[in-house]
Amino acid sequence: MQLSPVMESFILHWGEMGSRWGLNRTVAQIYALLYVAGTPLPADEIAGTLKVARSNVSTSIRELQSWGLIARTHAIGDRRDHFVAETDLWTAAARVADARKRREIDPAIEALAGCLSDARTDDAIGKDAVARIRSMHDFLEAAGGWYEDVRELPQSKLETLMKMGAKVARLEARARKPKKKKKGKGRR
Amino acid sequence: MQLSPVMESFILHWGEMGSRWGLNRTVAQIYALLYVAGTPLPADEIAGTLKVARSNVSTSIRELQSWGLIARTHAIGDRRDHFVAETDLWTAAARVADARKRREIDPAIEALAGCLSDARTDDAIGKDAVARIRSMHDFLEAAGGWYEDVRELPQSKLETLMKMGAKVARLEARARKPKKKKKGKGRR
DNA sequence: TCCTTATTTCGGAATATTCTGAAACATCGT
DNA sequence: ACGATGTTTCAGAATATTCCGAAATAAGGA
Repeated sequence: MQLSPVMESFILHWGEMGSRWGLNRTVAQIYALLYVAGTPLPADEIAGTLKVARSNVSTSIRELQSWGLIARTHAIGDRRDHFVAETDLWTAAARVADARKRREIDPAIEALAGCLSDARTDDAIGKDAVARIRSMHDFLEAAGGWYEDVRELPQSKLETLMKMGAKVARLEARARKPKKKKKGKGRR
Repeated sequence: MQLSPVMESFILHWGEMGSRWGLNRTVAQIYALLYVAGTPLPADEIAGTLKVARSNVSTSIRELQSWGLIARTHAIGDRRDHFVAETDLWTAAARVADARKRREIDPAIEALAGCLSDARTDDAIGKDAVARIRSMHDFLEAAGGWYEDVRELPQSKLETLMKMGAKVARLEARARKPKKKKKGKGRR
């Protein structure tokens, strides 16, 4: 795959971004490459283009699949697996959110539940400390539950909901601080 | 600060969690400690309780402040700074979300905008590749804008909105898969 | 089966992050 | 000003992560 200067810079930037997001550089770059390429690429070509070890690509592809961000495809007359990026960004974002919930929120809830159950036999801990732990547990559980509910909405409904949110926000803002000149009606 | 077994395990778990969330262990543990303690603690006591270097506490406290998760307070007759955790979890979550947007989303938008402007003078890049980059840029910008709008809502409104979301989700779910005991009247 | 090609695993090198302890710095009271 | 107390900075040690390349494994076709 021949990269144009902008494609290259896009990929590099994504590598940066990825680190902030908890992916590692290679993983992020591979996604970026597949995303701009817009066409399925085999692993060795990815390795060649990004100049990383073939094995590194293998591992990273695994991770991307676990995030649900790329998919395997096959080309006729080619035994190699090819990979495509999910290009619908709503879908991709949802996949990332799902994965993060699963990895970050759910285990936390579980851990906190464990603490709470242990707390019953811990006579050195204060009542209020337990209460605080409980409220953190409940908070996470509520947020998680809400997410699950909303997560299953078809995209159209979701968009409607988001627009509603934004609209409410704008009305609210106007009501609360009518000092802004409010020249533009749009955001930003 | 004397830690009970459960408090200790809570803190340890939080340290774990923190790493998944992009904080480092010490930072996460300090927040956890202040959170369960529920009372302001001076830096050296934090260091003593968690058995980490005093300087490490100093750095971590800085970071926690930059996330807006703890605040300085003072006790009469004590020159030392004391720190308390934000215990309202709505607020804390909002602070984290703000910080993440600022660190993760905003720079990404900027980088993508840069790519797009460069793309005009890059004749080796395909139209469709540019289009894909643009759609990613627009997606992030839209999401960021939405977030900003909603972010400013008072908590009560936000909660209403979330409840609405969940309710819509439940109705929607019933309409779409009428196999639940409810005799589905709607089909799609 | 055996040869060829594609993929994965894995030990350790390269790199990046986190943490420590000492020293520098700041602030207050006297 | 000086000492006492508290805080921050910083270089390098400790640790963790990422990456490479060789070797093992799988899978297809003759």
